Amino acid sequence: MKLGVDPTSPVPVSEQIAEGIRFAVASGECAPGERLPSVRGLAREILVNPNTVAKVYRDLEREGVVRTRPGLGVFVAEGSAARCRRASRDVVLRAMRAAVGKAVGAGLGPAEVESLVADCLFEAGAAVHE
Amino acid sequence: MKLGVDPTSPVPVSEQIAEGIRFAVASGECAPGERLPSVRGLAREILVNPNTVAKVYRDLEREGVVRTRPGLGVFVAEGSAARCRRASRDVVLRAMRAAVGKAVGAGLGPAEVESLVADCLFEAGAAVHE
Amino acid sequence: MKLGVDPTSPVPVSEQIAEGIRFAVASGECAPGERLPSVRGLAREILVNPNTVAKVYRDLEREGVVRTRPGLGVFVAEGSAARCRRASRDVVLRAMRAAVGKAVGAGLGPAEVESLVADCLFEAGAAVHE
Amino acid sequence: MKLGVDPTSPVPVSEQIAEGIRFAVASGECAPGERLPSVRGLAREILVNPNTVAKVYRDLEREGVVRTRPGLGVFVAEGSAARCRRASRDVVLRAMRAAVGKAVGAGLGPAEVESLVADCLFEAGAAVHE
DNA sequence: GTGGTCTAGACCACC
DNA sequence: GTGGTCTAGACCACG
Repeated sequence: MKLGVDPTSPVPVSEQIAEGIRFAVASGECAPGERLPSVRGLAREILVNPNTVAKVYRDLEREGVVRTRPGLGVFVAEGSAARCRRASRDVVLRAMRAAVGKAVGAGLGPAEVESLVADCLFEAGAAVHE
Repeated sequence: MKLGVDPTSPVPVSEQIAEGIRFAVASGECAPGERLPSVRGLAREILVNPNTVAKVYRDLEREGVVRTRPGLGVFVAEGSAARCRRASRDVVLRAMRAAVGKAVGAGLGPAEVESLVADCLFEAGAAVHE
Repeated sequence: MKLGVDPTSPVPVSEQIAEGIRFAVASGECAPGERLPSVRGLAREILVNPNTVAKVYRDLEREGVVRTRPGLGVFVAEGSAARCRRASRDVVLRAMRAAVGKAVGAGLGPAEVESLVADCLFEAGAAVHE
Repeated sequence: MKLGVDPTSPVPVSEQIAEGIRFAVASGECAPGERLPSVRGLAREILVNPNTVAKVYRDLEREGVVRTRPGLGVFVAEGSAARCRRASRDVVLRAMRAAVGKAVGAGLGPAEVESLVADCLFEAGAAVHE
């Protein structure tokens, strides 16, 4: 699981991490029942305070995405894939609506927006294929 | 000038307002020399605390986008259009990169992303033409 | 609102505080719409870290007991009284079941249990009437 | 010996087990000199990690309730009944005080508390006589 | 080793 | 002044 965290973003680090995990569950990269990284391990990996990761897991537990077994670790909850797919779809839709809204607000025409999207797709694709 | 503010967004309300004003200047909707709404008037209009609007004008003044003439009001600064166009372009690019990144992260293929963008363009266009 | 917190108890301090607030709402001592003590104020009052109080309010918000308005304070949510009454009833029932269970497990007969309860009622009543 | 363990309770599992054993000694159900279940046997019986049971026996040994004879097993210590009776009485008193305190805090009057106790006694009695 | 809770103190955004 | 987030580091209970 590759979680990119931007500490300068206005969206809280914990929410970025949570979103990354929801996406991973939604895409099937993390299957239900599978064990997630430990609080301390993930914190060390992404250079974040363990408390922050603990908060993420606590939030995701309340959301039903994750099941934590004290002493054993944190696991993807059964039946959470659908919920994560829904959540992820909403997040993507919301982000895209905002981005396109800004673009037309900035005076870009439909063709320009589509060309911009193509550029971004290329970047993202390049990143994926690297 | 149409400023949509979402108080639940993680991006600060003051930043949302500032961005809206920069966009309006960038698009020419607010021309240099033009008078902007008063602190209290704008605050009442978009249902925000006057202190927040005051902070926005203060920030934009330091940025050179706006010039406040005590007793007269706040005006779009001469020569600020280019700066705002640049800033807006960056904001749009950043938002689009984030949105497309999320979309491919959620497993959408290029064609699906483009279709999603088309939907969003339609929505935004409809909103614009209403 | 009188919140007695026992830091030596195995039940987490934050849960003790939350329970005290639920009780206060259930009993009508804190009416819906009413403002609760501020995070820092309550923390100072009951000699607890502000983060702990913040956690309590965050949990109660998710539970629907409380509505927090950033910059303004924390308020009792509309329609939370019934939920709190239910929760409080459950807590009392659970505690009493456990206590009576322990008592009979320790070999006390029904009459002895009732006498013990009478003593405790007297203590609690004395505390209330002081 | 009937040890009900609730893993979700905030009181530590090891303490729940220790308390159960103290109660059994206090009531005479386990007489001094009598052999207690083995660490692994008890662990299997109540579905708990053997380390936890081992910790319980270690704690009770330091407390003088139990005497472990390497290779032979764990035995109820001579002269421990009185100490356990005292400890159990304290635990019961504390639990009852807490329960009654919560009940009056929740707004129950003395008569309602007594009626609640009667209900609990009935439940507990039924459980005992089954 | 695991997670859970708490303390302490910093910074930010908003009223 | 308000709450929100994050860091840092302590202690506890459990596997």
